[in-house]
Amino acid sequence: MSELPAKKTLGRVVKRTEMPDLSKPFSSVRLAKAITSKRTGMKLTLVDVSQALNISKPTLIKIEKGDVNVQFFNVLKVMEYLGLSFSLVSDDESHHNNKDEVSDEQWY
Amino acid sequence: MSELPAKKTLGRVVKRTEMPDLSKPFSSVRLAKAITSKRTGMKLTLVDVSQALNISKPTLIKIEKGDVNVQFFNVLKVMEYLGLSFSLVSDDESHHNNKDEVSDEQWY
DNA sequence: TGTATAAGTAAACTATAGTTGACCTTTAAT
DNA sequence: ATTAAAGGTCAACTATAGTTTACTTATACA
Repeated sequence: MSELPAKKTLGRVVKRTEMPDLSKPFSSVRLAKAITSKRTGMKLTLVDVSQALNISKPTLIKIEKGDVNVQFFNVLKVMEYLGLSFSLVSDDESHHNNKDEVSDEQWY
Repeated sequence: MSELPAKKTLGRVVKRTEMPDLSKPFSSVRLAKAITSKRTGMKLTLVDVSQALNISKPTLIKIEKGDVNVQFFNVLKVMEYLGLSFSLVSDDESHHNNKDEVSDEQWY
């Protein structure tokens, strides 16, 4: 019997994207970029992740675009799967220094 | 003209709740408790907040119970309003120490 | 202990997030 | 230049989050 042609699909083509600066203030877009970076770093396609988590590709894409009109549950599922998590920060509004260290960029 | 009877409703009755330990791992319930703590600390009622943000009281209650079947957008709105924010953590799976410092509690 | 206000629940309805399947575009390897 | 797989969009449909209104339960206090 002849050899099966070696599956060429073994070497996946998933382009890595850069991890954003996680020390910067939270925004949904920064979260989205972190998710994409994690996913591509793990050489997983959108379909890989959506199948693993039972969410649709369009929904995953919404999340990876920073769209906040998605279920919180789905965001958490994706983050957990890719090894991302939140920590909680209480803006204690102590030390109101006027130095522009805190940017007022939009978070959504 | 006689004095109007001083509105007795000036002293609001909003019971403060304790702020959870924000250094512990993220969970939606911990987030929920932080939200409630922030709100009550600011002497705001559920109706105050839901009106200010144009979300319904039942939805706010879902959020304050840690229900993750809510829109990400609504969670972010509430957090912003109360002065809570996320920071992003990438579980780099370096230093896999086997000491039970990392609890495996559920996060939803 | 009655009263006022906050918290919480429930049901019927509305709005919208999510899915499916098809399709187009992009990219990288041969 | 073709091809194969990934990324991304769209439209029709389904599932479900969110709203409204009303009601119940708790809590403080006069």
